Amino acid sequence: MDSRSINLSALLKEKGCKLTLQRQIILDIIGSCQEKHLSAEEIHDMVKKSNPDIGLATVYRTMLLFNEIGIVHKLDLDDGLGRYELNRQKSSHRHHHLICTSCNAVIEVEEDLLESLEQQILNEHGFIVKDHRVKFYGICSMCTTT
Amino acid sequence: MDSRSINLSALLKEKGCKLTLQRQIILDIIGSCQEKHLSAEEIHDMVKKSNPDIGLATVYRTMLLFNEIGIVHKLDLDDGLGRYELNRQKSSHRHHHLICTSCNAVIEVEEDLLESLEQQILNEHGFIVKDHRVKFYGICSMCTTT
DNA sequence: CTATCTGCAAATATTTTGCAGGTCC
DNA sequence: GGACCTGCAAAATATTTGCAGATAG
Repeated sequence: MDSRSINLSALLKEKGCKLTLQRQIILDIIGSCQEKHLSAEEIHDMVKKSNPDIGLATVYRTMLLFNEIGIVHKLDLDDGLGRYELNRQKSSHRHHHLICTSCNAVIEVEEDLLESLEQQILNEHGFIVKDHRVKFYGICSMCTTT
Repeated sequence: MDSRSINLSALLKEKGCKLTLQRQIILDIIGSCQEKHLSAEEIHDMVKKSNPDIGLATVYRTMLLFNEIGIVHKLDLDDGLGRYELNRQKSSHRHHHLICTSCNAVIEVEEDLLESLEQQILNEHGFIVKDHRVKFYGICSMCTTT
């Protein structure tokens, strides 16, 4: 799931947006830090290492755009920051987040079982589910075994 | 599910906290606005109507405390504000949120089906789930029929 | 009495915006 | 060439904190 496998150029063109160096660099950074749930500031820190004159505002604007065109997902991990993760292409590769309330680890698990719930919501409420976010809070295996 | 059915005094004493007029007033307001997912500022606005000299900072501090002792749940409804809802006592009365991406309505649905997923997470990851948050995004019935 | 709480104002923290200059196509 | 984009700084927003006085128990 290399970030380069995403056709950034085409997606941007569709939106009337331009392919800029900054956008490519930011996408590469996010692609190389998967499973990391970076905040805008963290992305900016990483980007600055190779390209010191990319501004934080550009990172924010880029993440807004990437979220819109579906390249990333914005997450809320309850620490007061917006966090982002690459949107894995295949719908079969969605996942939930397990948040350990003891050590604050965030663990990803393959998605499962939501289809029947979504069907039920459609039947009972006429609500057509397009997407979802699921967070589980609890104690991770590291914290229970020590 | 009256807010007065919550034994605020006892819960506070347990934590070494005092039962103040402000805390009672704020709890009453939240109790009378269930299903509303109020933000701190909205709570403050309502509280001010009857008690103009309660400060916003007190509302923030109170919500932090109420969240800690389990009287409320903090929610993230993707509008950049912290929002709060009364924590219904019975675990059988938990619910998920349906967020309509067309009209921004937030609909509550009775909880269902998560137990087997949580059991599976325990089996496969050794992660003991204590709580969860589930949001579904989609189109509500009002928006599909018009 | 005294630890806790409150209101106010100031401080922080995060994200957004205006603008002048630069870049993509 | 012109629309779009960027960096910077300033603004806007949301939340937290310090402190002096007030209050619950």
